[in-house]
Amino acid sequence: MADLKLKDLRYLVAVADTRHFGRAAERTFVSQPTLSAQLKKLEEYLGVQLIERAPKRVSLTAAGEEVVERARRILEASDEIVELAKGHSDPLAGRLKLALLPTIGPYLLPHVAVKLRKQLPRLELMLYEYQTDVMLEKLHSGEIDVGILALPVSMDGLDSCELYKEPFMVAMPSGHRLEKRASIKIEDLNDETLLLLEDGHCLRDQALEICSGAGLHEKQDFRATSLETLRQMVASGVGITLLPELAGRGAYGNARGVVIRPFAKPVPTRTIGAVWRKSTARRSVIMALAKQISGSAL
Amino acid sequence: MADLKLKDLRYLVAVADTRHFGRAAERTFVSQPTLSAQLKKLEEYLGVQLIERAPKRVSLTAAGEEVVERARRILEASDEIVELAKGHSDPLAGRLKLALLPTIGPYLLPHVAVKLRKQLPRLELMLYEYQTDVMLEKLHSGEIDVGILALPVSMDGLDSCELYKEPFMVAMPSGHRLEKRASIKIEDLNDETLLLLEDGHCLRDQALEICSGAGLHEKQDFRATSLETLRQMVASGVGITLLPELAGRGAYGNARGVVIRPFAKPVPTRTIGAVWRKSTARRSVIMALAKQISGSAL
DNA sequence: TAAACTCAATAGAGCGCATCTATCGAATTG
DNA sequence: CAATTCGATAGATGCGCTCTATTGAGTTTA
Repeated sequence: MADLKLKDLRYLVAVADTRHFGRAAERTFVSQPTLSAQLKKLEEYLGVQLIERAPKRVSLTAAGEEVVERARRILEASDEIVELAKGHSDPLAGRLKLALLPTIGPYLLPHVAVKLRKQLPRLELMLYEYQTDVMLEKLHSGEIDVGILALPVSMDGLDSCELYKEPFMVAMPSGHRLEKRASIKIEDLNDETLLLLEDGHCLRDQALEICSGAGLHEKQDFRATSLETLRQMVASGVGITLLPELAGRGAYGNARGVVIRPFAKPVPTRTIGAVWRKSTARRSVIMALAKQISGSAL
Repeated sequence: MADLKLKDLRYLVAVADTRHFGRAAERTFVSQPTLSAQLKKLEEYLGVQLIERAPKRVSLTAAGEEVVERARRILEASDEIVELAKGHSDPLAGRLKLALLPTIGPYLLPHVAVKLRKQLPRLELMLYEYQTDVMLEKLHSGEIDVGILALPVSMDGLDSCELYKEPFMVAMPSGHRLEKRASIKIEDLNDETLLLLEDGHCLRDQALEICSGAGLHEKQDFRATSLETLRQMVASGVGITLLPELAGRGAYGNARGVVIRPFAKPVPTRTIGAVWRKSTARRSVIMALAKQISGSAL
């Protein structure tokens, strides 16, 4: 035996409203025989007569009234679904959960916020900060939709694209011996004290990689928890550090007590990219977002 | 393009619950390809991706979550409809609106109540009292389901059946000249003063009809509003009246000051019957009710 | 590294059933 | 009595849901 059909409920409600099979059929865009037959089947399926068919007088039985009441609720909710889907059908709209590295977020966002709001006005970004491994985990689990971090990353089921290449710069206390240099070679850093972030930050690994071979020594018993504390430590003369270019700009870079200098060629850089699940349903908005960021970052 | 189908919503909810196409298909008693194809069509119809299909990992998009939420409500209500219909599907159960003539109701019901409760235990009777013309109107409009009154009646769209024939009896003050008679002929009532109900009561017309030809005169400026006031008037010696047999029995008939006597043959009677809309959905319970009444009344 | 396994998507066939047009039949109206 | 209204019935048609069989991508095991 067939089961309940939304269409049949529509027919029933139409009859309840019009008290007339012909007009109900018209309202539901089917022929009158179709509507009659379907309603008969509905009654048969439910095992109850819903409509009293008298000549020149159509009315509902008690059972019919109660069924119609539910049917209205159902049809309302089903229309809601369609409406709701319409709202979601703009691929460039809706809420997107975006995570950034702590060494990127505060410095990248001010650069792209205005352009993003203009180019993707219906996009509502939910922002998070995670270190690489946590971010990849949350990406995979669906907790976030996009991650922005340093490439390369390798994780099954994830796709990525490059956004921009970010040069590293040297941050030193003002008055430092290298302050006069326009650009700095790795070798110039020989014997300097290097300040770094705590474990887990990829920036720490990147800096160590760059400095490997040069004769730097990392400051013992110190691991900064953020670029900001790192900058303050540099300003206080404890040592030097490497900063990604975006973090060395603007208010951060012009802070008193710290001097920022570029590297001489070959400039060490890191590659920043966007990562998302291969299976994501938001590929189009993610690509649009990536395009805006790569066009605005540097 | 097709429209929303309940079955598809079932598929979607099953996937939301199991996060697995195969098990969802099992739960909804279709093959996995069927479920896959239908869900794809649902997404196509709504214009939104609802499910994220990753290898070894099925999850819902934000749109999917919202749709599922509504879908659950819809399916719940649709199950409610089926349940509700099941409750209504016992043709001998439910609420039946029954109207009786004022000259029948108080006297008939005590006779049949016990038997009715026993034979039709799931029947809930809503009782009303109306005079014939009002009753027919309310029957026609659907305000009541069955009427019990004196036949014949003629109204379009109504059906009727005979329940029982009710003899009339003579009610006279105790000490009346006819009190000694075991039975009474119409002609015996010559010169008596006849007390009757007010206009609108069919009993009034029936009594007048019976007495036409005999030399009775109706008490001027008096029209009783109920059989009860009529009986009290008889007891106070103002005149005599005709009572239907049921009203002459029991507590009513044995009341002090009133003597009830049967007619001699040919005994005048009225025919009591049940009336209902031809189009009623409750024919079976009405017939059952009629059967019980006609078996218990006299 | 190949083989077995998992799981959703695709292909193609079958047919149930919703839908149509045409017509009937009952009831009402002029 | 003819005309009209209105729901039910009859029979034909075709869409689309459903199935089985298979593919193919990805994962796990030997």
